[in-house]
Amino acid sequence: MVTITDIAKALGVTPSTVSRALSGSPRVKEETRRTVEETARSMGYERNVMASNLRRGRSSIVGIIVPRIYREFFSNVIGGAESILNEAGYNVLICQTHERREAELQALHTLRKNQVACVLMSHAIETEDPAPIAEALGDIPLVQFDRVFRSLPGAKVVNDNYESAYAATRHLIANGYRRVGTLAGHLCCEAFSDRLRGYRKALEDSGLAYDESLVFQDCILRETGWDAALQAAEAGCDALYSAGDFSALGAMEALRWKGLSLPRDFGIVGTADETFASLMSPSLSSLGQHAFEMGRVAAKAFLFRSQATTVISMELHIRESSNRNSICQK
Amino acid sequence: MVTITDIAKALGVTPSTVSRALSGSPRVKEETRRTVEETARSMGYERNVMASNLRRGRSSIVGIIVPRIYREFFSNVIGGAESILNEAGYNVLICQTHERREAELQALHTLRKNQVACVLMSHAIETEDPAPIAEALGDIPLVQFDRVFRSLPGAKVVNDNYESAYAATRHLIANGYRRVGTLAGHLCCEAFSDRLRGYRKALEDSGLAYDESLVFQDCILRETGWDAALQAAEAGCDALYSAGDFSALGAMEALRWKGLSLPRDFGIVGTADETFASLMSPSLSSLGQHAFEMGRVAAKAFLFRSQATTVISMELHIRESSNRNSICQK
DNA sequence: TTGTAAGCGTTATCAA
DNA sequence: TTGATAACGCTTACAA
Repeated sequence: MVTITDIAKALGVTPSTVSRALSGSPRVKEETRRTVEETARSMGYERNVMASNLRRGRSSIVGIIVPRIYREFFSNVIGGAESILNEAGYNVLICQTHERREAELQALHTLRKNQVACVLMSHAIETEDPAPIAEALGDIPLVQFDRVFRSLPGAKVVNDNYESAYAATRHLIANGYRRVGTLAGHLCCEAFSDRLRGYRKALEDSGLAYDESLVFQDCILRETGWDAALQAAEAGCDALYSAGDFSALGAMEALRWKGLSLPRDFGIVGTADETFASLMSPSLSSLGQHAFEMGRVAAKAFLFRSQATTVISMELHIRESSNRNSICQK
Repeated sequence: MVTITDIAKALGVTPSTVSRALSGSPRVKEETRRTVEETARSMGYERNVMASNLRRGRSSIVGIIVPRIYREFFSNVIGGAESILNEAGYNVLICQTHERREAELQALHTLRKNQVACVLMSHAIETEDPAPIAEALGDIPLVQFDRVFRSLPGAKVVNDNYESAYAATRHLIANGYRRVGTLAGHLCCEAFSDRLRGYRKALEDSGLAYDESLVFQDCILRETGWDAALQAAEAGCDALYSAGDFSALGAMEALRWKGLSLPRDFGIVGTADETFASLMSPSLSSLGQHAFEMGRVAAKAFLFRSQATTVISMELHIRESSNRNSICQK
């Protein structure tokens, strides 16, 4: 392995000069810089990042913590962040928490030990108290996305959960559904509680009663979606806004099993627009998140040391599961 | 930050002793080790991995290179590998190549610079020549999975592509389909060429002719699946074994668009068993890969310094898209 | 603009 | 079984 000392010897200068030249310090003659860079290239020099990190106390790795990488939303966020960060000379270290607080702290710990330049994170559902996160981070900058804690400092990138849930619910009502329930996620997450608020506001603005017995909390899985849908149907629901696609999927399966037909007897809108949403039959209406863009924004927030909160709009994809108007026309 | 020097001072020994005690060297008195470990804990010591890596010339990070993390197969492999590696004290650095050779070399480079302990990798489709991979790796151990180059040294974990493609094709034939084509992947990948061989053998063993015009190469995307299916139908095909689920999906859509009904007029079996396969209507028969297990095996191959090739069986999930026999009974 | 020198925290080698 | 010492390769005050 060729080191800066080798280059220095070859050029009759000192390692400090080479170091400065290679790391873009202004305190080097332009000519020297050129010579050094050329020699470095011709000798096949590569900076030893371990040594560099040790000395600087910081690496050029950015850690990304997500609940699960196989959720399309999260893998797309990662892709977006990567596209910006690689460009800027950073590498990305991905950790998944599987929604577990323990694993989340472990991941933060690992990243801290690797002295990452920044952590981009969407916290686990299990995590209710943000304090240990702040503590584990020390002075490492944090950018939160999707699931954020307001009380933690640093940039945040979120969806317009309130507005989009409002729009989705209004869409159901506009299609003639009159008793609209909701499969709400874990309300300790602001992303989910905001969706519930939007849902509620839509009911109120439409002159419909908000009925707590039609709100199914902690419901984001296929299994819990199935159960909730059956209860909802019992309770006289004729539509559901679901804060996730997997619970919407479970709900659709349960309703079909019960012999109900969508969108005729029942309407559903999900959230996340997973690939399967458009492929199912009937296809599932869903709120699409601009995941890739969210990743890009989060990465840029770090690069520009922003502390701002950015809101990204979701997009309502109207498909068969909720579109009774177009069915009637057929 | 507390260092081994601090601990050494506190105990009246030298840093060397502390280092040995903490890294499990046998050349330390049992009693000393205990004292050191206790003091380290009570002082809140954490090993500086940068310094340690610099000195040892090796980190405790394992790099994983995959074409795309959002493919369920790959994210599950990553999950499996993680589960083993975290247990063993390694962290995982994930890179995606987006099937591009350039990005793949870049990733190898990054991992090499971070002096990873090992690289687990499934190569990009674009990559035909394994030589640059070997060169970029230097002396870092390599474990290949799914898409492997035989000519590279090191452990390999693969699916039983030949046998499973054979079984899938036989299944179609057993359901009465008589002109079975195939959506083959990129044949420079052994995983895909093995599937083609299995498909071919199944035809021959069934007394059916192997017809090159029914073999659609480089077909793994939804778009190319659509085109190929239309050509196949023109050519008189009544069934397709597809080496991927996305191309199978495209094919199903094209056939439906053409007015053909599955499984009555046409049979399809895909490969990968993506979530959407079971959700579509008609549901898509597919070869499921034991992705999580594959990741576990790959990780263990590294931990145990194995050089072996492990074959993991795929599993044929028979669903509506190919199951004409059960339909007839209805 | 360049050189000098002192580490960053750890580990390996050798000697005691 | 432990200690002394050097080194891993790089960065950065400070001095020249």
